[in-house]
Amino acid sequence: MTDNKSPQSPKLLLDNPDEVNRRQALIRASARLFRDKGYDATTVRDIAAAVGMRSGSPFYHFKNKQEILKAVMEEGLHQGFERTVAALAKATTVQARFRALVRTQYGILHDEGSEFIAVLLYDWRSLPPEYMQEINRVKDRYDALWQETLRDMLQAGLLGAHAEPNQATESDVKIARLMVMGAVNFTVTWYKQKTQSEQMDLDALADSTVRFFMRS
Amino acid sequence: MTDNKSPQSPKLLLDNPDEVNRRQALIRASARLFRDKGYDATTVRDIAAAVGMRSGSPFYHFKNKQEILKAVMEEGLHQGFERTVAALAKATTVQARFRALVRTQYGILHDEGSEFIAVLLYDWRSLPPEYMQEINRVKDRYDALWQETLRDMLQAGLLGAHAEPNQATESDVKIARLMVMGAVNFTVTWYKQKTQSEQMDLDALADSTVRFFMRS
DNA sequence: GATCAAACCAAGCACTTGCTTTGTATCATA
DNA sequence: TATGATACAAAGCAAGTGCTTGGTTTGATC
Repeated sequence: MTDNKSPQSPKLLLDNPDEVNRRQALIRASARLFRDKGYDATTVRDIAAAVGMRSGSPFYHFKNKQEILKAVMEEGLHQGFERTVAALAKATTVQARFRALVRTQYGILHDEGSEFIAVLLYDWRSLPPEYMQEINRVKDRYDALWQETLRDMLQAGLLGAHAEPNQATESDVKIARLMVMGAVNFTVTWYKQKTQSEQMDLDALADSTVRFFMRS
Repeated sequence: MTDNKSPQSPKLLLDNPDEVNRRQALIRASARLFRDKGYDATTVRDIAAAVGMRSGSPFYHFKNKQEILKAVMEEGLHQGFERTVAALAKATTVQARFRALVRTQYGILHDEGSEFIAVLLYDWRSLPPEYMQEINRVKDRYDALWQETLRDMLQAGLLGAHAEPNQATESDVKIARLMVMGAVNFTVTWYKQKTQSEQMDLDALADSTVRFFMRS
């Protein structure tokens, strides 16, 4: 007996009852565990137990543990990309698009059940190089979304300390993107949301961030 | 035979020959290994081999592996604190002090043989809460160094998009600190220095960063 | 020259890890 | 009713993990 848990009935209790796809359940549970404890500190037994499986069963859905990590990251990048595109579509002015980028990214990082990107930021060292290439290909498209808006911001003299318009080189845009995304992404290390008022707090954080970076 | 390495001569080859203190050698080697592979992915055997020991010997200097991690972080915070204080002492104007903060932090993060703070940023989840408290106490003093200068910057209207002087609340200062330090610290995830021209590149990076955040 | 502490080695223990293999219940389809 | 695919459980293996224990070397001290 390796798993010290009595054989259970085939009825499974899931957070989301209509989540018939067990593979997706494994990805979601893994994302939360990876975010809380880290990839290496999370065992396959932890993952299996989180969705009511035994320790060997996840390997039916994934060929190894690293593919779970890769799947978590891909899921996060795809979700993040679509959420960002959707948010940008609703924004008309450059300022609104910048605010949409920041607010959406905070949601992606800190929303309940959206721990995928945080895992990407924390545990990218655990991903083997072959997988890293695939991830980077998707990540580049993601970064391009920011790059466009930030270029417009810089050229309009709306971002940071750079006041005079039309002087931003492509290198300036890249630095600006790395700085802003760095500041935003780094919140995963210190921002903790209180139980209920989540939406409010992320809104306030986004406001503070925009107010710091953007000229009005 | 657990360690598959033939018994060697007592002569030890160290990077730094005058490093008689073997405990310090363990901390330095661990810092590099932790930074490259992560705390969990680094075995005690890796650490021991890096300084020419066998797998059990590090436990003469540290009671367990987590205390090595804690020692690495403490070493980094103390070194970082003193380097920052020294750099601030040489700067007269507020602008110079801001540049000193940024440039020194880049050195602390990316200099050869200075991987301690990067470990702190990467692997803080692996540190047990009791140890975390001690670390945070030192980290607070570290943050206070930034807080002071950034407050002066905000009040003078020199930082970010906030142009009008004398309107910065303490909450504004805190947000500003978290944003700037976030942007700077996040470089550990993407900045890779090329072999020789290290000093130049970090200088250039610091210049770009200061230019982005500070009004001239 | 005996004593003693510091610093390590040699060997291994107890346990955990990712992963494999075999069997089986369920269900759709022929 | 037979059959194949799906989605697991059960059990365990081989490799590795942090850590311990008892002994050994070395250099300083009396």
